[in-house]
Amino acid sequence: MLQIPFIRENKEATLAALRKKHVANAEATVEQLLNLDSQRRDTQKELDDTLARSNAMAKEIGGLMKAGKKEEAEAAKAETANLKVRTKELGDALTSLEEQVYTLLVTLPNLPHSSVPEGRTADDNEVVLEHGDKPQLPEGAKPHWELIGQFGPNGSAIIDFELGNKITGAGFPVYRGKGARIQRALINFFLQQASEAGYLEIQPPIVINEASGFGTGQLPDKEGQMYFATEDKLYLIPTAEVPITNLYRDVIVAETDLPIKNAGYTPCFRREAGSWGAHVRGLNRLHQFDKVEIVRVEKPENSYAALEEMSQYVQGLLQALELPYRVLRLCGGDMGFASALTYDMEVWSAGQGRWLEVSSVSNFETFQANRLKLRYKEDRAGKTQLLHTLNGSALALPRILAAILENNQFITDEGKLAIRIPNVLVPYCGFEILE
RNA sequence: AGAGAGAUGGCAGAGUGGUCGAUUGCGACGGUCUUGAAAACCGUUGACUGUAACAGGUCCGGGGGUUCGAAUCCCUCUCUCUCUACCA
Repeated sequence: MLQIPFIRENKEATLAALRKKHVANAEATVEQLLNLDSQRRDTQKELDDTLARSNAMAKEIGGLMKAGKKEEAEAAKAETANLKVRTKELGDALTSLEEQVYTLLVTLPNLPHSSVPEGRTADDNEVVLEHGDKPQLPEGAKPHWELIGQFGPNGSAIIDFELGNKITGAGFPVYRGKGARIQRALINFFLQQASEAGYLEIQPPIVINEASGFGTGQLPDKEGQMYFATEDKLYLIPTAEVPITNLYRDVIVAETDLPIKNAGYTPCFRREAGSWGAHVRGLNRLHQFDKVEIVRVEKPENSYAALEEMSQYVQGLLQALELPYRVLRLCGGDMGFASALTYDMEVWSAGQGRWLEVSSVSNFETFQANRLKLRYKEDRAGKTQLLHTLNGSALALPRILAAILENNQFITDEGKLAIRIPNVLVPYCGFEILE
């Protein structure tokens, strides 16, 4: 959530930034917002003055009662009637204005960083770098959904969509045998790397309440993308970002505790309403998937250095997994609602001949912190101020798995299709070849 | 799930209608003393809003109500604890 005082003092810059994000009616919204805010402040002032008079009267009456001057006290009481009426009116008006301001304010996305490229769609994203050579696949190479069906016991599937279909529904695959073990290996590898890089491992709840959904920006607005348990009014998390970042909701962090670096593995649940279609076969898009997430809380002056460090960290994981990847700097139109700057990491999926997004690393600056009331006090006497929050996938499993399966397929001496497991995973999963 | 108790500042813990934004203790910070430290003593120590700075306003789990006045009384919701039941 943007801060009204900032908009008030930087109106033109705000408008320019909103245009970069292709916000419709930015001018009208900001104009209306500032107008309402001005009314809000006037009303607040008048209400405060009225309350001040009421408080003074109450004290006076208290004094009179104590002194036994009953007549005078009763007279004073009569005078407070007007103040009460006025207080009610002003209070109602204030509530209404606050609601209107809030309703508009939550529609505004975060302002993009100056380095964010102009552009409207994914085609306008800037390719920052490309790393690694795309593998030359043998004759008859397959996409992962054709590979997963043959490496289980007795030719069964290591990732079984039919079975998931039976017990839950589309987009909830069952991982079996070596499929499950590769998953576990990836999770362990990612968590181990995160620990070694100084991230504190967290196991958060995977259902969250409404306040948490609001804190990181999923609510209001995106409730349609989350699974919701109506009986208890709890949401299944779409990413570990939500519970982990919300650990710091309503917190004033001691300066000595900064920066905060957390990492957590969780399953993630996404309804993906309306986003099924081409390119979503196999593991490309699921309703439930596993992900290790890294979350950081940083002082404002350090947050962009932290973002670069996170980008480097994620790239290190991809290099360790021997996957060709590229890094994109998302353009204004393709960025998420809450982000000021986002890098997407995409791996090359040799079986499909396309790039797959496996990580998104973002700096939210104060956008989430403002909602979360996540602050710190600069030295002892200083004023409390909002911190910056950042997060990134490190990494999302299904597409990583898809790329590993596709990129490492080869023909054995016996003429059979097999898949080589990346060396770094072998200690974790206990086998080198899927065949 | 049933019965009961409770939710107050970083923590502990007072406060049951009026100078209470809140006694006190601990912790933390500053000072005196000391070569230094400890101890002792003195002082400081919530957040939000607002102002040029004062002033003013709001906040005692959330919401609503009674009252001239609510941490205190009433309603409601949420959560926590204890006992009982159940359970991985």
